[in-house]
Amino acid sequence: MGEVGNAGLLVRKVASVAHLSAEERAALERLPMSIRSIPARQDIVRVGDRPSQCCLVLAGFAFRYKLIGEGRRQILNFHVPGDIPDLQSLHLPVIDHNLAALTPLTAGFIRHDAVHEVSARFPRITGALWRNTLVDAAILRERVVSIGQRDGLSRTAHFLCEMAKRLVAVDLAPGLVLPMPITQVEIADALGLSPVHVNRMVRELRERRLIALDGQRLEILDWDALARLGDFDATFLHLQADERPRLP
Amino acid sequence: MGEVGNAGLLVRKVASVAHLSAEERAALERLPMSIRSIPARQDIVRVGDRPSQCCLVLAGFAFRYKLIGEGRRQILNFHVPGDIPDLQSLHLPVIDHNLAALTPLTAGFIRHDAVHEVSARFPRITGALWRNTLVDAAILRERVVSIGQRDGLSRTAHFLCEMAKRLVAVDLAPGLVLPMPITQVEIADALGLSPVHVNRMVRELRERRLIALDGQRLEILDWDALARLGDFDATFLHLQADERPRLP
DNA sequence: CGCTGGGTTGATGGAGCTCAAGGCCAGTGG
DNA sequence: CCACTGGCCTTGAGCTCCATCAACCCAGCG
Repeated sequence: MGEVGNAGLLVRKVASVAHLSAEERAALERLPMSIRSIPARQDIVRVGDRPSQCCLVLAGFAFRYKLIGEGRRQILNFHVPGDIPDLQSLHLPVIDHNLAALTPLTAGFIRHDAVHEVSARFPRITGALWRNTLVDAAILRERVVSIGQRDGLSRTAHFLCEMAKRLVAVDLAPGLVLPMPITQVEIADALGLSPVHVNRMVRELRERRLIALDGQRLEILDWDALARLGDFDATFLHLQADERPRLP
Repeated sequence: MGEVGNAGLLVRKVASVAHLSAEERAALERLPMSIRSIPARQDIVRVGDRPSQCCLVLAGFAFRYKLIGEGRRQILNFHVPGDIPDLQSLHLPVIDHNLAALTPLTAGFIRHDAVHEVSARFPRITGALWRNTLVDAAILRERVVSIGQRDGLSRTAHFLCEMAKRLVAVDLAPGLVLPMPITQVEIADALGLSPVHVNRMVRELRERRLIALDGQRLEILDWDALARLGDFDATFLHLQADERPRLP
């Protein structure tokens, strides 16, 4: 239940995709943001809500999902620090899916009207935020391709490559060792596979010496082979130059 | 190779989602738009392109797709008159998927700089366009859910419901009879099923007296049953009041 | 020290893929 | 007028990937 807080990450993320001016960055920094800690697995926003704020992930992972009849769940995306998972609520008032903390989460909440106001004064901030939602959509497109066309092994490899790139982009991956606090059940729900099958696919990737994965930590042992297997091409992440430091 | 042309549809579509003022509508109408006819199956924009304009569908259907190794294709979405399939290119300069005409197409091309200019003068137009891209993302989310969680029959039913609602929203569906110039192969590539299986699913829906479908024309015989089978809830389309005239 | 949440493994079956062939129809050209 | 062609739809048969069911293991924890 925090106070106006550190918007550094917001600036870093938003600014990096649009090369904003110092004045624009300052305006972002000044956005009032209330910081809250949220326990793992707790919902933040639910289907049908009409939130008046949006949520910046500061530390920990979040995820978005939809439930359908008979206890099935589709995870739409995972979110890492720097993401604003529900930015779309700025212009789609009724939320059509759930947002929850995956790990214990530190999140900053920013009121819509504050965003609208900054956005009105600085059109390039509007563009940067808009772009953010467009990248989210691009990730979804690639997810559709994965689930629709790739087999289990390739799909799993692709997913790990995607998470790796995204974590590297926010400097959370020292070398090719990544925090990956995602259970196999959650990976399964994200990839449209059964947990049992995900387990087998992970085992296969391990046996091929492509990865080491233990539920908290993913180490990529052979990036090239993993990317080839997953048919991974990072174009869809639309990373800017300053967002792709490492990784081939 | 047309001239400055009829932007009525643009206004109708964009304005309907944001209740724009007369002045704002007029600004949209004045956007220079060059009209072109495009033969069926021809690409309009390709992966890697950096278009300087975006494309408003005036008549006919378009679709977006990605190709992956070994001749597999995932269709991401179909587009009906009123849609602006590549609006995202406004802020994501490099195109990450292909856009093609499904049927013979009439499309209006509007230069990015013209859009940016109008958008700078009228923040609510920005909002309306942004919202457009967000609805596109919402449709993608629901597609992920379909492909990831629903079986073939339910997936097919859901897809037909979605297309029906979208066509009704642009007044292209007199009663529950819809133009549906989509081959079964294309439906298959959109739903992540094989063409053979789509054929069987369509047959099943026909035998259950839920639909009549002949490759040009879909008639929905029992909306309630079809929606129930497809687990269809139109919330994700984020239709405004003036976009949902008919259908229960 | 029992419990719980996650991971792991085996066995079985089914939804959906692939391969293959044939039918229907519209368009085309002789 | 009719043979021919190419799309598209349709149907059958066999097979495979992956879901499901059912254990069991292990570590952390109250």
